[in-house]
Amino acid sequence: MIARQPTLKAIQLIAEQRSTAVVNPQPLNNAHQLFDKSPHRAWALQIFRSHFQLGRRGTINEVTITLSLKACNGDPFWGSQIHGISVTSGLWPCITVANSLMNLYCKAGDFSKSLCIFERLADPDTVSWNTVLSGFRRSEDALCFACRMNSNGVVFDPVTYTTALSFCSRNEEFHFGLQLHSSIVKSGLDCETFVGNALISMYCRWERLSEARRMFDEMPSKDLVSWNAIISGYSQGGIQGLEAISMFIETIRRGIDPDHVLLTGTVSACGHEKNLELGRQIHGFSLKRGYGKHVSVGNVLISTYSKCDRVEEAVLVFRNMNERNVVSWTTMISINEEAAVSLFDEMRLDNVPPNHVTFVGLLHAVTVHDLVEQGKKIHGACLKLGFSLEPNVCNSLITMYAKFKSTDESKRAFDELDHREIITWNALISGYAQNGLSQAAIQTFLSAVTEVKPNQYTFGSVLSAIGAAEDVSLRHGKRCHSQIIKLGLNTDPVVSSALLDMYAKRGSMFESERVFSEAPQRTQVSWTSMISAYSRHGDYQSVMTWFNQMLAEQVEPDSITFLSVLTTCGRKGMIDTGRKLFDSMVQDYRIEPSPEHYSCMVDMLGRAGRLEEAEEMVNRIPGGPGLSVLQSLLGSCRTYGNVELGEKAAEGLLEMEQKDSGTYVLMANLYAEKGQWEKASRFKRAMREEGVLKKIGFSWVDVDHAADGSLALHGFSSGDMTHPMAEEIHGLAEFVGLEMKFLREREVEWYESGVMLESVGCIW
DNA sequence: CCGGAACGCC
Repeated sequence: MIARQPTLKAIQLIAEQRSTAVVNPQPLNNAHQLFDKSPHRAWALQIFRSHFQLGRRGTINEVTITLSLKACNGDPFWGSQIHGISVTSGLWPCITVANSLMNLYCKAGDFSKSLCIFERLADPDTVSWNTVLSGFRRSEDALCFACRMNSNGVVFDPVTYTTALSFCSRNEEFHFGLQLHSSIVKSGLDCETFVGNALISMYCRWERLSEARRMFDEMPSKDLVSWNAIISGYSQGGIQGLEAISMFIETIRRGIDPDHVLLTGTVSACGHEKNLELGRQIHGFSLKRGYGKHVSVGNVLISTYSKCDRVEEAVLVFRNMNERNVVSWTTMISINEEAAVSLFDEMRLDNVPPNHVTFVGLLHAVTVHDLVEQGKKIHGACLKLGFSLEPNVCNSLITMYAKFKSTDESKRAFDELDHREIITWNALISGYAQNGLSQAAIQTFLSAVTEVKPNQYTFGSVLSAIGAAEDVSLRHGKRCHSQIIKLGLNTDPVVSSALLDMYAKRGSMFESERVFSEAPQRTQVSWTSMISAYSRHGDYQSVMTWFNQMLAEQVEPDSITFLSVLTTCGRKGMIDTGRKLFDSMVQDYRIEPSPEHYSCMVDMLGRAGRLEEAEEMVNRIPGGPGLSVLQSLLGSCRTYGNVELGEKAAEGLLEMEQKDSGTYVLMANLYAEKGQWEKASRFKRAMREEGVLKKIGFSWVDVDHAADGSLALHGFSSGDMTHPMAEEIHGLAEFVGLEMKFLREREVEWYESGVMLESVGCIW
């Protein structure tokens, strides 16, 4: 029996042997070997079963058992049956049988049984140790076991090394990994292709690609796996996609026959590079080589087409696949937010069980589309299927509930986890920050840093919370700043722009400018942060100076940059400049004006009394004007006494869902000023009848009582003198106002008034 | 025993 793949003839031969009363187990073992690694493995098991049903117990030996266990391929049902047979036939203490049993239970996910068998072995060989080593789930446990092997005097073989290395690469066990590398070199095993491949893969996972490349270049004998390892290493980060592609071209040049893994890695690199043309070519190449219908090649083609904004083509690939696995469905769910929920239903009809990644994609989709009810249902399904404690799923749940403004639910999901990585903390901190719960965000941040090392995302969120909160001491911001420098995160463009934004929002323009000038790169975002800060402060001069400098440095402004500049123009009455910039934004920069831009323009034109132009601008708004636009227009009509246009605006406002008392008040005043008393009183009456209450504006201040560390919330509204310290507060406010005026008069820079405000906070 | 595909935090 030399045939590598079972042919019909071979199978007939086996059948003949099955019918003869054989004493020697050799033919049976040969049959097993024939099916080993073939897609028809289950046949081997069938043969074994029927053999057994014929009651030929005596005709098996340890090889038969070992081969049959292999044929089980991790099936726990048949595995345990054969386990029983190995015990009754007295073959189980044989080391190869025991090793195969351990291997089977590892594959079946029943590691404790493997361990149990191992501990009962009198004399385990290296294979036994290696088998157990490979079965651990947590890297820490595996590496601990490797230490035990070492102290028991087990000599590491190539399998031990490759297994241990794979644990190091999964969990960034740098110390252990490097130690293994050096002892591999000492024992001369670095020439083994398998070991070299594992080393390459480890360095790739650690994103130490130059080290991986050095290993690859120095390898005495490379195989296809070596090429695959280095190519997928380059494609994974998404940064070195071009290198991956050029390595792929090299394999073709050398006449290496690519397999599905090589194609998967290369197509994925095309996706990261958004290189649609090359992706298409390799798609064609895969079809020619017969990998067109391979599931993992198909999966990566779906994601590549989607990354290149060709969702239709992605769908086409998906619909043409012969076999769709959980990754295929999950990819479709992740790239197709609108259809995510229906795809999920379809997936279940296709009998593909979802995994935790599926839920991450689904939760993300419902989060983006604000599907609160669907989100809760999916959360329920997560709980039922036991994915809710999966860290990534939990992160998505936290983010989802934060988006739904249920930060309590976010916190509950967070509390469920007992081991939290920085990402989980980040999700909660950012959830609080986005819901305006700055205090909670900062408190969570302070707890986080006692347990894990913060990263750039952590600071991005906490700095935005500090920037947005008026009731949080800037001390927190400065402490973050020093931590950022200590951790070396100040070179991160996102962190540095969050920092300057935080200082800018809190009025410390001096600090902002310093962060800006020290930033590693000046991005669109950092320029825009500076400009919008100056805009908030009404510093027209600085807005225009910075804006012009931004343009001079060839940094393209975005819609937010324009919004800040236009707002400033409006406030300062620079109507012509504003109009010119608005037109330039649309024509030169191809930025579609948002409702905010229109609102800003209507406001600008209205304030200047150019009401016809304002009206014309209102009519340009796609989908009609929103609340704020009409309110602003109505306000201008009231100022300039334009009843006709005012009525139009009021009409639009009264048709809206949310009734605002401002509309009634403005219209009543407008009519009153024109002497149209009847109409005026009609509006006032309507306001009372429709129960629209005039909302009172409150300012809230959290006062930090330094002595006992407690916080108390104080509220203020216009004309209200009920606060026990009202006199003192008004006195101080007046004092602060005078001091500000004084400082302004002396042309002191804005940043110093920021410092001054902080010192007032201390006196308080 | 080594290589591949989908996802989470600014």
